[in-house]
Amino acid sequence: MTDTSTRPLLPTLDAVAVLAGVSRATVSRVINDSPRVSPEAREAVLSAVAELRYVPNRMARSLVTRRTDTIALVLNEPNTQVFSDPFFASIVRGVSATLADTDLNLVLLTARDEREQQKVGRYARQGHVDGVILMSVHSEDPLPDLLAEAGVPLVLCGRPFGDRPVAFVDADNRGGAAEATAHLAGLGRRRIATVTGPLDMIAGVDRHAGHLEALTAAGLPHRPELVAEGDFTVAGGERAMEQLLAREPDLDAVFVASDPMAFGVLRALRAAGRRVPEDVAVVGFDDAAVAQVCDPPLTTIAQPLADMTPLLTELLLRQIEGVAGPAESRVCRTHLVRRASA
Amino acid sequence: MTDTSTRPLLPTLDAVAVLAGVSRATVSRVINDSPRVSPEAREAVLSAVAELRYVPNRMARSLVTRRTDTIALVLNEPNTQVFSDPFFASIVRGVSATLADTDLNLVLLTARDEREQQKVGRYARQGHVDGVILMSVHSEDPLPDLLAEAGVPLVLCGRPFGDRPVAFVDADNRGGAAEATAHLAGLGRRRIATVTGPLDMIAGVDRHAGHLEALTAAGLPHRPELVAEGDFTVAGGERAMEQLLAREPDLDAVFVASDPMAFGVLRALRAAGRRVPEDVAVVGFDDAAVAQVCDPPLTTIAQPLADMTPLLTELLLRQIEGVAGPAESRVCRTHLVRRASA
DNA sequence: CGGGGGCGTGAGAACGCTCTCACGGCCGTG
DNA sequence: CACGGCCGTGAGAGCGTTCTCACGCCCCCG
Repeated sequence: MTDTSTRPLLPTLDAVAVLAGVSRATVSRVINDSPRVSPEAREAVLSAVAELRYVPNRMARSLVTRRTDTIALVLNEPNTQVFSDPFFASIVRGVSATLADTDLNLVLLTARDEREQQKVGRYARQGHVDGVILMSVHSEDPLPDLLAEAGVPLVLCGRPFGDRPVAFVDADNRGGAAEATAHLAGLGRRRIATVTGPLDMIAGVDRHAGHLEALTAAGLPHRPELVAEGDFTVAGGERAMEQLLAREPDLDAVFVASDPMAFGVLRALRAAGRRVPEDVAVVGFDDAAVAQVCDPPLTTIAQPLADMTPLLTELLLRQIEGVAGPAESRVCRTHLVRRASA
Repeated sequence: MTDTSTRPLLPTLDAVAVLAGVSRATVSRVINDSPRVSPEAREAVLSAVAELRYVPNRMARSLVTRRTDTIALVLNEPNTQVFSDPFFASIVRGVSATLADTDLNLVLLTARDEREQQKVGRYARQGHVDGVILMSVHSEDPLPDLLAEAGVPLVLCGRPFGDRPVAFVDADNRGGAAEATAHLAGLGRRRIATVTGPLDMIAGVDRHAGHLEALTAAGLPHRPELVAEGDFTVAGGERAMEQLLAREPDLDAVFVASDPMAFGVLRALRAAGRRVPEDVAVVGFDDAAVAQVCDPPLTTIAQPLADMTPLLTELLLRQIEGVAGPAESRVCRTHLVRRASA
């Protein structure tokens, strides 16, 4: 049935022990840097390890230690387009860099639909990983509960819906969005539209809330016809902007809840013959690489990724060590980056 | 030392067996869908599994089966920018989709430098995965040898340098590039420049070779001042185009070895006051999403991703099953997509 | 009615590692 | 010189599975 004939038989701890003339226990101690080993024994073991090109079998080790020294970064997002979203890429890079200095491994998992979520849940529950960082949480996402219930240490990247007792790290989406819209109002704009993110994602909801908050603060009305929902993609942003222009040709500013969408918004504005920023001022969100290469360069809200990714891993590691309470969370401050579009 | 106090003790096969009133072996048979189980026993086991919320311990299973039912997709690329490259995203999506129908898990690993490559190598050799798909192979990449030597089934996404006996799947980069340049020559262009990919990556080398081949076929000279090396990024493409314009202001066409670079090329051309395609015709490579949203829409070479990703997984699975020889490879045909830029 | 051949089942040995425990040997102290 | 303590070591018991055997059972055939 199982065909393992093609795989060479790897040397075991036992083989090393025999070659080094010591017991398995001593070899194990050397492998795990235990101090209680004589220099001679250590030397003998190390040369035996080198000679046999021994590599410890992680499965066997995990079976007894109940640790895998692996953590998972789960991207939970049906729209695969989002996979190339620069924000996601930055998080991956940051977490990966933070972990590079440790002896922890990082694996990325994607879950696009219910079935894949179940698969990821199983993967985690079966003990493949010591903990999970979960990104892009939609409102009806079953994964947090699945993992929390299985006792798998978990940190969300992004505030969860409701008041779940779950650790998370998030940017101050609401505050950042409010700053963006306040900036537009400060420029004297009065008909400020918005392209929101998906409203089943908390980042979409919070940024929209911040926008409305700033409108109120500036004494401007909440006009539903100046709100269009996007999906964090270029195409979605373009579509949303076309809708807005059709509904209210006189709008003089737009707060766009992500930079890729803002790129689409700029395209739609150009196609409609509007000048940016003269006719319509635009502010984005994320400060992604695309913000610098679009035309005109995009004024946007920068997320403090440099703070967020280390926090993410730190909180998770503390949970894994059993040091932290389960619901320790952080919100990181954003800031406005002024370029030409507003 | 080891603090596992926070993790609840999970139910074992034994516990299920006791509750169901059968032996461990029978429970195991039910879990693994063995046909040799009576309906009553199966029923008893399944309800016990449900009651205890039993999940098999994958480590224990792997220890004996020597399989993990997990394959790794390794992105081996120092430039993390490339992580958001649409081509990479498409491969991930495709492989992930192909595997969704199986009970195999997919993990993504990134290796940015020598140290991380070693880490990935260790991860694979320690038995965490049954096989590896390796992307973005640079000329001096140690990972293929590391894995091959350890006997880990391996398929490269992209032809390897030299004549290594390693399985791979690749697009016909050379043929595609030749078609692109031939198309430009066919439009009557005579001073055809190129922005290449990194020349330590085989895709960069092959596309450049195809370009030169088509120049020869069209009776055009190989002029070194019409060649600039890019790095597959927007910024790199923009820089390269600026160099080309400085060296040869009269050029009338450019073959760009990737769409993101072509986006940068279009920016540089616009900044220099050149009209596309009237003054300078541009052809890209990849048919990424960006090709449709840039201005003007990009004529480009489409890679047959729909063919490549299933092949990639198929070849790997065959190796894992022990069916395939180690060096079974495929090259997939590309095709020209005509839009406005050429 | 007796013997052979499935079929469902259970006992028990792996798999490769860690970790507890007990045991000699050496030191320092009384 | 006798005794307690520490240090390096090894024997052996798990960790939670799978898998090989061997064993009854029932059915079918002669």
